[in-house]
Amino acid sequence: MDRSILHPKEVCGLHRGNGRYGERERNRKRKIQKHKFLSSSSDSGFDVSFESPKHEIPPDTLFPPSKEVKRKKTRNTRCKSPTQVLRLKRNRRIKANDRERHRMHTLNDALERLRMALPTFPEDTKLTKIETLRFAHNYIWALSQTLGNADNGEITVNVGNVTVSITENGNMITSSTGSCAVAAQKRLGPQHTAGFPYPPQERFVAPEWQEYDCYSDQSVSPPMQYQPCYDQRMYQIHRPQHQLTPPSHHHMSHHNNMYQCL
DNA sequence: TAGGCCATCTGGTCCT
DNA sequence: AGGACCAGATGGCCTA
Repeated sequence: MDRSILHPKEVCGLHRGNGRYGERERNRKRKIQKHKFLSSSSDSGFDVSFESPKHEIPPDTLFPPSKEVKRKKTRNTRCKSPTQVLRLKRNRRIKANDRERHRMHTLNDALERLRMALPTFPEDTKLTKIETLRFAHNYIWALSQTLGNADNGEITVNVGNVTVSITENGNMITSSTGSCAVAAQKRLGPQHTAGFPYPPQERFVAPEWQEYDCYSDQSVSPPMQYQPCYDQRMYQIHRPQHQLTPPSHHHMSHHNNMYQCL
């Protein structure tokens, strides 16, 4: 079976078939076939049409070498038939796809663990990838700020409705809505009340409040100022500019599903 | 129906 | 030669 024309979900056994799929998929396959004919690649084993002897064009005709005309052959490679070359390319592509899929799953697993470590509102929908990363960054920043100002061995961090207290006697997470602690405990298991996987970080000066568009200007991002993510659920770290330590109680302007972080 | 989010494929680049 | 990583493209699903 030619994998190249399989839908990704089919390849992975994840395809949830429905009525609409058939027609769109047929169109997609037609597109792919067309694309294969028009494009070439160095590594893909799927550009069969272009590579057939009928269409073969000497590479130097299209892309004449700019610097080195003749390259020394450093390796004695065995001659391969076109069929063997195609098979080799296809196998490499399949392997590369598998690796990439596995890599993305690994990344997603890591992201999921991060998501679980963050305090969230149980009634909320799952944080998206970008939200998770942004929120984690803000959360870590908040922790680092708070740790720098810890008095009496007690640390309190407010993240929206959620208040996290770290004391010598243990950690506690509470919520003004009352259900968050339960949810956090469910997620993290009975031995935890809150997860703090990150070591205290070096303290740095809090930047002034500024708006940050997490999509349009990512170049501004690190070295890690807090980054409000402008989504329907918005996480903000809100503080007076002269005050570097978080206030001891919430600044709650809680409207339109917006969180204020500290 | 448009837009957001996501999984996957793909080709390029760098490294071992 | 092959693996890791990355970014762009593509198409499916879901929701407002």
